[in-house]
Amino acid sequence: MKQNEIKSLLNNFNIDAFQQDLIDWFESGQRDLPWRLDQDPYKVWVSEIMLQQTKVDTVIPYFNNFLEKFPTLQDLADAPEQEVLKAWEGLGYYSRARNLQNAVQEVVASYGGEVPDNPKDLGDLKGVGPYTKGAILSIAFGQPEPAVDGNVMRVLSRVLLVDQDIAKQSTRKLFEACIYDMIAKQNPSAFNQGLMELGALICTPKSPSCLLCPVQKTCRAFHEGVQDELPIKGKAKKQKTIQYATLVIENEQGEILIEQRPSKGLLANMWQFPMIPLASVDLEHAAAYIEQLFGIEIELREELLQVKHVFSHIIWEMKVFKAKAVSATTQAHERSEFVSVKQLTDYPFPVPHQKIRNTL
DNA sequence: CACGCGTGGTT
DNA sequence: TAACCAAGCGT
Repeated sequence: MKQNEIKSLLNNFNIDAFQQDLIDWFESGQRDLPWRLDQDPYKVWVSEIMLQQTKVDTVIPYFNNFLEKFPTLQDLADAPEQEVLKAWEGLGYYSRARNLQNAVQEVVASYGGEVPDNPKDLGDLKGVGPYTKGAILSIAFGQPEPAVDGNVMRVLSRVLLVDQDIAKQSTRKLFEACIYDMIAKQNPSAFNQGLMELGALICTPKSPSCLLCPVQKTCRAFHEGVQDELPIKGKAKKQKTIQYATLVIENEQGEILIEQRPSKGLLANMWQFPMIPLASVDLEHAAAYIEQLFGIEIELREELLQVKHVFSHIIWEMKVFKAKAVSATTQAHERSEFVSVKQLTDYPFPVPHQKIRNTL
């Protein structure tokens, strides 16, 4: 059934011309990016993880800093998790960092520190999914494996005139099957990167630059004039808003109370100022709850600021208050600490709490 | 398969 | 401004 589908999609499609035009364009015009200086599998790996759902311009400084701090796979494997999260601070999707470190530790333990060059072992590593696996195999090891990301699905939806929903996993698999037939066996790296580069620079989601496109003559959507109608993608749900009371609690030494978030879920293992939802309680009850949770007595002071932060799936609205800890500072909570304002920058904070930290 | 998981830029 | 989008993955 699916074989038929692929066959008909590629029927009358000039694969040779497409390969040639794409690769020529990529090799003559590709951007100079720090992870393109060599094909070191470790560097390719780090870059691919950082680039997941993240723009090139955002990644560049993080990549450079990360490789300076952890120059080799072994360095990353040996590092304290807090240092890895600190290097990831502000980049988002923090489980990427924890999964990456878990995976390089596995590479050290099971593969002598050499990144596996086969689909099975590579794909079994934490955080290495179908896309990243194919990207590493093709870019670092020159293997003709598909690396289907959002760019590739957009480009192929147009070039091959596919109207299936790209949010569905079955559509990604369809494109992977197509790539096995389309990929340039003599240069899989340039082919895969060329598809992504094309999606990033020319075949953009809105107002694609078809007049500048190197594969214009083989693009079915362009010939039909429907490039603006593709790809098909389902709509995202609207975020729900959650309101929080957040406390900047200072003790008599001028230190501030911070806590580490749980090891699973949103912003896992990141640090923050204590906060609780204001859904069903008022501010006084919130303060009392925090006193009980941390085993301290506090006096509520003035409101410092309000912070609104939009995540991909929820919205936080935080009212931030100053508070003084008036009792002994023996905290009942093992994932919390009083630290000096200067030391706060040593801890990895998510952006909404960075906004608070920056005012102290 | 659907959803949770960050952040910043663009339209 | 609200919606959309970006070199996805784990569950």
